[in-house]
Parts: sequence; C-alpha cells; structure tokens
Amino acid sequence: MIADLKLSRRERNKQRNRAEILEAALHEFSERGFHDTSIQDIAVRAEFAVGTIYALFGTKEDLYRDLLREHVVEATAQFSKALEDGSDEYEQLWNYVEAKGRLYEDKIKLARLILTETLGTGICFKTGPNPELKAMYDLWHRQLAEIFASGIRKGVFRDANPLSLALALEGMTNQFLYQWSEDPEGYPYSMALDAVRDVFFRAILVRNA
Amino acid sequence: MIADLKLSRRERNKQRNRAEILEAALHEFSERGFHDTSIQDIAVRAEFAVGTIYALFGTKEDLYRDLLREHVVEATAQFSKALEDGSDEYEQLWNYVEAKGRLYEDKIKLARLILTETLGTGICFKTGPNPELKAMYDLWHRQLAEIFASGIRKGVFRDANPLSLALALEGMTNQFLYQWSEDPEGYPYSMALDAVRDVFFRAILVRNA
Amino acid sequence: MIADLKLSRRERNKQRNRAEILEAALHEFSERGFHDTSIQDIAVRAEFAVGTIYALFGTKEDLYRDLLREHVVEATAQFSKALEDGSDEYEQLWNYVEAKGRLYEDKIKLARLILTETLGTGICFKTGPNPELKAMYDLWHRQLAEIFASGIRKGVFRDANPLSLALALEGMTNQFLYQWSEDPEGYPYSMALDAVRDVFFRAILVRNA
Amino acid sequence: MIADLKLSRRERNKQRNRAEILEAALHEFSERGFHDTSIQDIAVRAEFAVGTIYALFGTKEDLYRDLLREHVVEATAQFSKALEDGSDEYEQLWNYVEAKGRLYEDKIKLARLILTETLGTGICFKTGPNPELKAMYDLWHRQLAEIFASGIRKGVFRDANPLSLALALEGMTNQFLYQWSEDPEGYPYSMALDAVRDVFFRAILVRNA
DNA sequence: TATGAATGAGCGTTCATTCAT
DNA sequence: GATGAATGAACGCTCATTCAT
Repeated sequence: MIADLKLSRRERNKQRNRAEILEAALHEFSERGFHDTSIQDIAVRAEFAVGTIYALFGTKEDLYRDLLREHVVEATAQFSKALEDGSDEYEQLWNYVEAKGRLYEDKIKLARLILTETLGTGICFKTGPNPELKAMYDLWHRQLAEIFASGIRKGVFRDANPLSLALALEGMTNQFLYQWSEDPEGYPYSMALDAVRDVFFRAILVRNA
Repeated sequence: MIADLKLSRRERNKQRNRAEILEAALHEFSERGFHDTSIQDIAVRAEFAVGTIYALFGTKEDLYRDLLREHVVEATAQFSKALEDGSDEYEQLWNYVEAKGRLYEDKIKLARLILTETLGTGICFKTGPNPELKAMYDLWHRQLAEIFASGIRKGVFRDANPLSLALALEGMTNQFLYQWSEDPEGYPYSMALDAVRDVFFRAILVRNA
Repeated sequence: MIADLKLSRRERNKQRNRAEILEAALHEFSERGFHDTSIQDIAVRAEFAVGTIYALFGTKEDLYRDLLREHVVEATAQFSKALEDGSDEYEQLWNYVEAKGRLYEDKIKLARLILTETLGTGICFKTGPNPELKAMYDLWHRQLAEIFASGIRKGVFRDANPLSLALALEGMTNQFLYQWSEDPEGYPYSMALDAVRDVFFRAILVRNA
Repeated sequence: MIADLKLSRRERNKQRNRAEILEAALHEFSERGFHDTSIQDIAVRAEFAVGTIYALFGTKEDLYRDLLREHVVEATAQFSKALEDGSDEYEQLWNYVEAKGRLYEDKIKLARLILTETLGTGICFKTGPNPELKAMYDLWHRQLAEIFASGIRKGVFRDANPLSLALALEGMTNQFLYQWSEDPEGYPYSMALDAVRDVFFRAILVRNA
C-alpha cells in the first residue's frame, strides 16, 4: 500500500516534471527553432538542471520528437473525434476544420511548431528526417481521403481524387493557420472557415451543383 | 579603356564566382538545412576558399538570404510574366499555377528550400525572422488578391474575399508542391493542376454556376 | 544481548553489501578502466543504489582504493605464507613465484587491474598518485630483497644487489603475467615459471663462452 | 617557385605547430594521464586554440595515439640501430639495453607515458584497446626473440624459449625504467645494466651450491 | 584579391555527488 | 539505513568568422 503510494507519487512527480519540461521546450523551440534553442535555455525556463532533462528525455532530438509526438497524438485524437460527430461526410469534415481552428486558437506557439514540421521541410535529424512524424501525417491524409471517398460513393461529393481533395483541404487550412500564427489579429481563423465553405465545399458538394 | 575592360572582367569574374557559390549553397542548404550546413561545406562544394565566400556575401545568414532573394526575385518575375499572358483573370491565374509547376519541375532542391521558408516558420535569424522574405510573400499575396478582385469586379469570379482566395490558392498549390518534393513520382504536379481546376476554379468561376 | 545480535547482524549485512559492491566494482573497473566506469555502472551490476555505495565507500576514488587495498592485502598474505614454506631462500622464492601464478589463474580481471597499478603509472588520483599502494609495493620489494640478502649471506645466491634481484624477479614475473592476461592461451603462466628457472635462477650465457 | 616556397613554408609551419602541440600533450598526458588531461589543458600549454588542435589531430584519442606512435617509431628506429652494432648477439642485446636507458635518460615524462602503455593496461579507447601499439610491441618482442634464437643457434646462448627470453629481458628493463621514472635519484638506470649483466646474462644460483 | 590556418565561444552530453524521502 | 532523482560543473568537439600572407 505504502509502496504503491510512493511509487505512484514518484511516477506522478516524474510525469509532472516531464510535462513542465515539455512546456518549456515548446516555448523555446517555437520561439527560436530547434537549432537556436539550447538545452540550457530549456533548463533555465523549466527551472530544472540539464541533467534532469537528459535523464527524462535522452537527447535534444528525442525531446523535440517527444514534444511533437505528444501534440500530434493529442491533435489526431481530437480531430478523429470531430470526424465522428457529423451526420454525413460534409459535416464530419466541417467539424474537423472547426476543431483544427479551436485546437490552436490559444496555442499559437504549438501551431507554429507543428506547421514547421508539417509544411516546411522540418528539422533535419542526424537520424534522418523524422520518419515517424512524416508517417503520422501520411496516415492522417489517408484517413481524410477515406472520408472523401466515402462521401463520393454516397453522392455527397462530386467525383474527384480523394487524396487530392484531402491535400487541397489540408493545404488551404494550413495556409490560413500559418497566416494566423504570423498575425493573429490580421488573419483570424474565421477566414479559413469562410474560404473552406465558399471555395472548397462549394466546388465539391453535389447539392450546390 | 584597358582599365574598363579589366574592371569589367573583374566584375564578370566576381559575378561568376557569386553564381557558383550560390549554386553550391543551394545544394548544401537544401540537402541538410541551414544549420547543418557549414560554410566549409559550401566552400568545398564551390571550390572556393571560405574567405572568398565571406568577401562576397558577408555572413552565412546573408548568403542564405541572398540565395533566397535571388530565387524569389526570379520566380516573381516569371510569375508576373505568366499573369500577363491571360486574356482574363481566370487564364492569368491558370497560367500562374502552371508556371509555378514548371519553375520547380527540374529544381526540386530549390522547391524544398522555398517551401521551408514559405510554409514552415523558416530559419530563425539572429536578426529576427527574415522580414524581407516575409514582405515579398505578403506583396505577392496582395498581387494575387488584386487579380482576384479584378476578376470579381468583372464578373469572372463569384464575390469573395480576394485575399482569402489568394491564400487558398497558394495553400493548395504549395501543399501539392511539398508532396511532390517529398515523392516526385507519387505526387506529380499534375495533381495540383487537377485539384486547382476541379476544386478551386469550379467553386469560384461564375460560368460554372 | 539482542542489541548485540542486531548490531552484529547489521554489521554482517554491511560487510556482505561491501563485498558485493567490491565484486561488481572489480568487474567493471577491470573491463573498462577507472575513468570509463561510472558509479551508476557499478550500482547496476551490484544491484544497489548509488547512495548505498557512497554511504559505504565515500567517493569513487575511495572505492577504487579499497578494492585494490583489499586484494593487495590478501595477495601479500598469501605471498608471505608462500615465502615461509621453503627450506631455503631458493625454495621460498620459488614458492612465491608459483603462488603468484596460482593467485591470478582464475582471476584474470584482478590481474589486469593490479598490473595497471603495479606497472603502469596507475590512476592519477586528485589526491596525488595513490601513495598508499606505492608504499605497499615498496615494502614488498624490500621484503623480497631481504630474502635475497639472506640467501646471499648463506651462500645460496651469488653476491649481487638484493634490491636489484627483487626488482628483476618482479619485472620478469609481471611481464609474463601481463602477457597471460592479454592472451591466456598463448602465454600460460608456465612460461614464467620456465623463464624464472632457466633465466633468473640459472644463467643463459654459456659459461665458457 | 614561389608557390613551392609558399607551400613548403605552410607545410613547415604546420609541422612546427604539430610538434609544439605534441610536446605540450606529452607533458600534460604524462603528468595527469589521458583522462585527467583536457584538450583545453594542452591548448593552454601549447599556446594554441582548441580548434587548431582538432584541425591537426582529429580527436583527443587521435592526438594521444599520434603522440605514442611518433615516439614508438623513433624508439624502435634507435633500438634497431643499436641491435645492428654488435659483433655477436650478446653485444647486440647489450647495446639495446644501453640504448633503452640513453633514450629516456632526459625524457622522464616520455618514459612514464610509454610504460603506462607497455606495462599497464593502457588507455581504454572507445575504439578498442589501441591495437596498433599492441601490435608494435608484439612485433618488437618477436624481433628480440629472433636475436635470441640466432644466438642460441650459434651457441652464444644456452637453449631456451627465445620469446620467453625476450619477455624476460623486457620485463626486467621495464621494471627498472619504471622505478627510475618514479625516483630518478634512488633508482639510476645503471641498476638495470648491472642486473641485466649479473642476472640475465649470467646466473645467480651458485652453480655448485 | 583570394586564401585557409587559426580562433574561441558555445553546444550537447556525462556523471560524481548530494539529499529528501 | 537505503534509495535514486536531481544537480551542474566540466569535457570533447564544431564552426562562423577573421586576418596575415
């Protein structure tokens, strides 16, 4: 019992430290990029010693990877949930686009970091160009494409290459997300919603034809 | 006279050296990114001494900036030319989208470098986040928006926020460009053309309505 | 009474822990050397916490010193015993040389560690170059020299500098021990015995040459 | 011509720098050992920047290896020369033993460094335990053994295992060298010469005792 | 002008040691 | 007493930049 509690307390402690370091890392990495952020910077911000960071994360690259993975997993979960809530494919995708905006609306730094990896060429790791994240994005694209394919089969969407539709939707929303992250006042995410409605879905929804 | 020729020869020489160094820098930077490329790497590839690079470009950041500027200026010129060749706004924009594909079709490395800066958060310079490039992109977005605005006024396009349309078009094409740069065989640029035609212009062209 | 037993049990426990840690330390130190062995390595091998090692030994240097001292004390005891068993000085020394081989024949790791300290310059401690061990070796050399001196006085040995004889014998046997520790198959300790007999205790020059 | 001189000057400069750094490295390594000597230490002593050392030697291990190799090559050359000057095998080996003493008599630090590698277990490199040096010593032992074999064939020496004789001679002389390096006054190398003459090349057992 | 040897600040990483539990 | 998470000084190494030639 006592042992259990102790273990649990230690484990909780460890998770708390991990979370605090990841939080600090998010700020530092998104402000100055991977290469211009030192472990010292993160340690100072997180108020931990460098050794503690190394004990919990291994290397700087691992820390960065964990940070991204954690958030991509979280985001994917939220997006998948959004996709499930629609009555048809159009509503599902619309829910996703809205969820994407909501996810980042108070996490501008996270948005920038993710965009760097999603859209730019990402950090070039010593162990190759981060194949894990790439695979997660590919998977996500395929999931979206599957929704489009289903919508096409049901006659909700016009016939088109589902993967192309997925990429087009992602490209558009990411571009608006990027503009918003650069200038949150000048480019509210509502621009993205309007554009997705007026451009993307106007083109492919059958009922408008 | 002789002095003039000499100066001219020297000047030509200098420009040739500059071009060779920029060529080497393009390859190195696009292969391993800004931070993992050293001036020594570029010097070796360009077959010049490091001192020569510093004499011609100032700092590593300056070299990188010059490299991007040179290509953005070139690209903007080609895109502007493409815009002029259409009989209406639709044709102009279509020409631009095609030109964008052509520009990079044999310059995959350049594409990756530009995308890193266009879509990701770019290299974080010590002197801030490369405001010059950002300004050039903003300007380009406004130019595109102007075309859309003109098309809307003339009844070629449906009414919509011109800047949103510009960003949507850029986002879509850049996404396909990125996919192509990752996997040229799997994602040919023709996918972008199809998507732009079937999604983007189907939605906003009045004559389809 | 109970307190005594408790204390005694505690004490026995402590000694057992000490012995287990020293055993682990021997393996680690002899495999990778003092500097490339971490206290964490030893703790893992010994299945104790680092704090326990520090509680029992003080510092890493102390642990190393204790490890050596323990074995040198043990070795000296065995060697002294061997010396006592001969009927004359020749037999005494021969017993010693044999005992030296027996001591290490199943402790190759220990042999290497001792040789590093005996023959190489040893680990350079922050607190100077391990004067205690040095003193123990000096003492041992003097003990051996005393045997030689006695043998010379009794006419067993030719007249010569006893200390030189002691050093010569040590040098020879250590060299063979080292070769054996490097390649146990190729350099069995019997080579040392043969050489000591044929070279040290006889002569190699044909006496009439 | 000018180019040649320039190149030659540069090359000479480089060799001078190399030599100065090796000199500094010798002092530092022999005083505090491989692990307790930092590249910074050597840089300060040599009055060069750390980067210069890395440009000329690669890594700390490489520097150490180069230092040893340079001296072992030099020593082997001198010893080989000494071996050639004797009229018979006895004189050859005697010349070698004398040369060994002369080589180190004003290079006590070098002696200690070499002994660490020859007799102790040497530095444990990341790239294994310095196989190159080991091979050089093995080769040297075999060369000595060849001399002994030759002497035995000619009747200069009694019959015995030549390799054992070589190892015995090396062990004895190294032991005296080590004692001398520890306490030059108390253990002059002449002790080694006496012992080699009185023990190795004669016998210590009174033959009729 | 072009060169490339030399510089040294700064980074990622390790590990002996401590101390709250 | 035993634990092991936390610490932070110190090290090996890199590379943008300079400057004597």
